Amino acid sequence: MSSKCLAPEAPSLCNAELVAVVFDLEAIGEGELTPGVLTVRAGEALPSGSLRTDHASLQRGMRHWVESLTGYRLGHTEQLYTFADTLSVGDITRLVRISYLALLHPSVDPRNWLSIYEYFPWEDRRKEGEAHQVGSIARRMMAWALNDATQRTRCAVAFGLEGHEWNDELVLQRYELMWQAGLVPESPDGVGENAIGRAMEHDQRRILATALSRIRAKIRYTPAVFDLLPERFTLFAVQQAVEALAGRPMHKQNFRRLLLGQQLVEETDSLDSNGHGRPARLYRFRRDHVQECYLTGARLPLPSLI
Amino acid sequence: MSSKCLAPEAPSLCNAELVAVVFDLEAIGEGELTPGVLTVRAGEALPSGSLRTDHASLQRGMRHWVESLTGYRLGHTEQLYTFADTLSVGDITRLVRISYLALLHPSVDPRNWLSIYEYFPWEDRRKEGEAHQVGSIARRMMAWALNDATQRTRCAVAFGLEGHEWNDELVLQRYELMWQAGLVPESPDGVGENAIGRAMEHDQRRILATALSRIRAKIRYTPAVFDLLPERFTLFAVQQAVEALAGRPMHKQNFRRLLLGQQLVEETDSLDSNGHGRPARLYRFRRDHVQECYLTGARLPLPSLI
DNA sequence: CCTCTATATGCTCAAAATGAGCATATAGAG
DNA sequence: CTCTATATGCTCATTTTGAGCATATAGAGG
Repeated sequence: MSSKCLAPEAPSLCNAELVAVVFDLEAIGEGELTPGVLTVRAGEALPSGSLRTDHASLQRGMRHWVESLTGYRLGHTEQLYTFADTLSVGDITRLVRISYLALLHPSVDPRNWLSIYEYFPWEDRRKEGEAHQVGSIARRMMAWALNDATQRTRCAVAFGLEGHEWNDELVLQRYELMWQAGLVPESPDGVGENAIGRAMEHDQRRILATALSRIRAKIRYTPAVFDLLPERFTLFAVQQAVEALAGRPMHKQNFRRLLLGQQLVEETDSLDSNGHGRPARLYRFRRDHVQECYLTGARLPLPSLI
Repeated sequence: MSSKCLAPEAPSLCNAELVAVVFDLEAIGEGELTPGVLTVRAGEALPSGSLRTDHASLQRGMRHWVESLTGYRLGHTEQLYTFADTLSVGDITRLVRISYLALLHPSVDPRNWLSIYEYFPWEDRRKEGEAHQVGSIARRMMAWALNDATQRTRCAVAFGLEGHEWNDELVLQRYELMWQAGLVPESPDGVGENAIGRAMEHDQRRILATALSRIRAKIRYTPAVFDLLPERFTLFAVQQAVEALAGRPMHKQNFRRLLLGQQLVEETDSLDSNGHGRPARLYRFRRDHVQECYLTGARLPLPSLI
């Protein structure tokens, strides 16, 4: 009855690769923020490496590779997903990729960091006006799906067309639809010339999409944003961070009300005098108090926000 | 710069095991429902087996094992988590366990199915009165944590003590705290006599806890319950299913209002005349309509419900 | 037939949360 | 002193929750 008894064939061994998606926040120009991702090989890949016998755990192995490849030491991390490659004929071993998500406080060193919106330009909808090509992409997608009702619905849902709302968590779905439609460089029968967004090795852009989706979901019911902010920050900085991650603008007064209502932050006596208008008060994340309530895994903070 | 270049040691190979947590709903006595889990070896283990080269994907491999061990063919599945075992000295290969979650419509064949509350009796709080030992467990936990403030807070949060609310999604946290406290049979320095709940091989009870936690989260923003129900059902049956999974009672009229408001179900013309009082109308899940809106991964239905 | 009981279903109402916007406060620039 | 820019405080209509009362419709027992 044991599964071992039922497997007369020797179980095929495999090579486990650990992949890390590390996010932070980058300042780009006039108080503009964008989420940055830590890359290697000039943005072509995520930090990764094989699981070895001297790694005490999956997480440790992943940390080891990030540290030796980029020098960064990670804080809290979270497992994302495990992918298996498709096997070529004759392969003896197969590859399993186990991916992790980590957040880092802003770093002064911009080496190896790239905006995630370089990879997914269509995901940044903070400025409806310029609207990074979203309209054009949506049109190309609907044209592609013209003859298939199922695909057409999927595109409409994914890209917020035909009465559907734009859902910022559908990052992976959008990427995969575009992959199928041949709009990204990795597409199998893609039209390379019109491909959108920067490519990555293997299926790593899928991993990145999964990570973006996860962090967008996570900031809604978790105080995760604070892992990306400095020790002291203004409330508007929190808003800008959430906006940068979610890729959409939000209502300032309501954001403030919600944030203060959650008891997540406490005032300091200092002000931020760098801005143009009235100086903003600096706040501090109540890490101890919040951990007590939520870090155990409980749901809650920042409910709808968006 | 490549990660491969930085790894002079040969990457250690590993054995990937696929583990399935399959849930359904079981009737036990007077209209009582409980979530059942599909097991092998008389409830001692979850269906599992090694990933092989003839498996087209992780998911396919997992399906293969479930089918050959239990005869069940799975529908929609979802990856849960990947665990690595701790390595003993001298081991050449290590084991990586990739776990999946699946839901099945009620089956007539009760073989191999066991109530998840056999493994986690303290998680069923539908009847506050009898309260499966919850009070006693909580007391033992707080006694154990007496000298460590951090542990005491964790226990209070996990078990809903000292002003904290009971959070039904903290299944894994509760299990791990009890493991540390020596209240479960798997505990390292456990007191076997007073151990609570049925044991499982390896760390499979942790996998089961992860699965229960996931499904409890999932039914809140996803129409997942309907994968556990027959084609036609009463609204109260939906409620009982959600209650069985969440392990807590809910308000009947509000549940109904919410469910109907979501446009998730449609009336049929039949009634259910099995009950004692006024016959209840039978409904049908609007699978097509709902898939269009949500199955792409979108959030929503059944918001707070509990 | 009527009555009782059990369940389904319909409806109300106060409290809380949300979405939008107006009003005021406080800095630097001119 | 005035203008502009941003921070911060407050209001109000709408929606969503949470709780419970009231009515409807079946079978059981007289």
